[in-house]
Amino acid sequence: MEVLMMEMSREDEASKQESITQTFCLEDGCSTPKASQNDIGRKLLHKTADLNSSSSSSSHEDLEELESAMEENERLKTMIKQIQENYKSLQLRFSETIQQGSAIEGEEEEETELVSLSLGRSPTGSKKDDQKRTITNINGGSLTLGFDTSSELPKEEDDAGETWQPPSKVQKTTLSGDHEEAAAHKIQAKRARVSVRTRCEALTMYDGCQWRKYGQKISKGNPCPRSYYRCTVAPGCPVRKQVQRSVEDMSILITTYEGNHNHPLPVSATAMASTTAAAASMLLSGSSTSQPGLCSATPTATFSTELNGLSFSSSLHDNSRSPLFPTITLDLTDSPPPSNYISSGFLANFPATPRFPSSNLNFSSPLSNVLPSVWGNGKEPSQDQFYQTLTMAITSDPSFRSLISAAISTVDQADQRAESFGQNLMQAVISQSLKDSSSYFKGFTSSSSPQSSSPLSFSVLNSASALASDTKEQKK
DNA sequence: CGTTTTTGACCGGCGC
DNA sequence: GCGCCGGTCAAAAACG
Repeated sequence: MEVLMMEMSREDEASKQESITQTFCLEDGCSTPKASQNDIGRKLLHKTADLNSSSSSSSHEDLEELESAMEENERLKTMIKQIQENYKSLQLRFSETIQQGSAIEGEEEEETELVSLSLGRSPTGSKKDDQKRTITNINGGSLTLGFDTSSELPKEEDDAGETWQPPSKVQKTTLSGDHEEAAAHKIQAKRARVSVRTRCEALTMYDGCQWRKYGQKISKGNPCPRSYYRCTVAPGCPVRKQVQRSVEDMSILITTYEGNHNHPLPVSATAMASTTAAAASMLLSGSSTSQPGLCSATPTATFSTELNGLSFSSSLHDNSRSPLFPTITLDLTDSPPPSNYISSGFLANFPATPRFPSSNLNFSSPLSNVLPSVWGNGKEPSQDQFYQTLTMAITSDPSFRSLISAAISTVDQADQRAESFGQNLMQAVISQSLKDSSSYFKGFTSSSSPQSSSPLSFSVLNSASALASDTKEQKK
């Protein structure tokens, strides 16, 4: 050991940097901790051989360098240890998520853990918890699907106001006493909205769910009509979505999800549902920790970085799209919103309200830089291609995962659930992608196939549906 | 013929 | 109280 340390002290700065770089690679998950440790060991042994072949005279300088090198080595070992622990805990959490679907240890704990990827909560009882487990089992132990498996069918609605109700009914519900705040939180939970901005030429973005259109409206400030859909996977599912093109960029489709699924979702719907559920969970956790009325004081937090040509930025601001319900926006377009994004166009019709915060997660990317060989035809990549890119970036580039996690935790360091969202978001995408990474690329290159059975059907079918939708649209 | 979409009417909240 | 607006309903039309 001493010899090794002595050799380390003789290493030039570049070599040190290299060692450190290798160690940091652990954090990114580039290799297993053990493997990297072996790498470092091999390197040191190699250097030792060099040392033995050269005549060296020990001096005080050497001793000082030796001491500093030992300190550095200790630091590195500590870091390795920490990274190993983090790696293990993350792995554990991931497997728990897969196997259990949900961890129910009370309302607050559930929200914090985010294991169930469930948006809503089951405030009152084990009965609903049981139901949640049942639904999870139906899913074969996979991720709990949808926003909230604890939601009940409308038949079972009671006056507790736990299930989704139209805004009018919600607001008519009389609340009193200490239950008021809790009930308000429940309502918020049910009514949280997740808005997804994507580039999509089709009428709607494919998300794996079955939807039935029940209305269309021209909203003020946007010439493009807003379409209203409700989930038809199961009768009585309260989930709605609104689809509208962005007024500032007609190629951008804004899909807003609202409510909680009360049924298992098809596999192809898990990616979007899990992602939106995770996003909404983060939003709800944020709103639940903030006193209504104080949200306006929440400072805008932003984070942005770039990796492998894929720029990532996230921000939290105190504007809300809806005057009544909290909304989180996932921006999956390939162009960042304009600098005056908040005060113009997209959000201008929804003046800032102190009641709920609105969050914006922006996955912006100059896609041509990411995979130029794939869409090097000069065409604008479609939104489904971007999903694939985002998925691939997250799954294939561990440092990007760390980046997202760090970015999201930066958004609200005071609230660890924000970090949970980051992990949740990653897990949702990763779990979907890891099922068959090979088919990912298969689907990527043959996305025009209308009947794909790839496990990564979220990405693959996305293209297929867009194509089908386009065809249908052209017919009319 | 069952399902889905379209579209005008209706309803409730909110601001003035 | 009135009008505006977002959201929903439901009958008719369209579709497969």
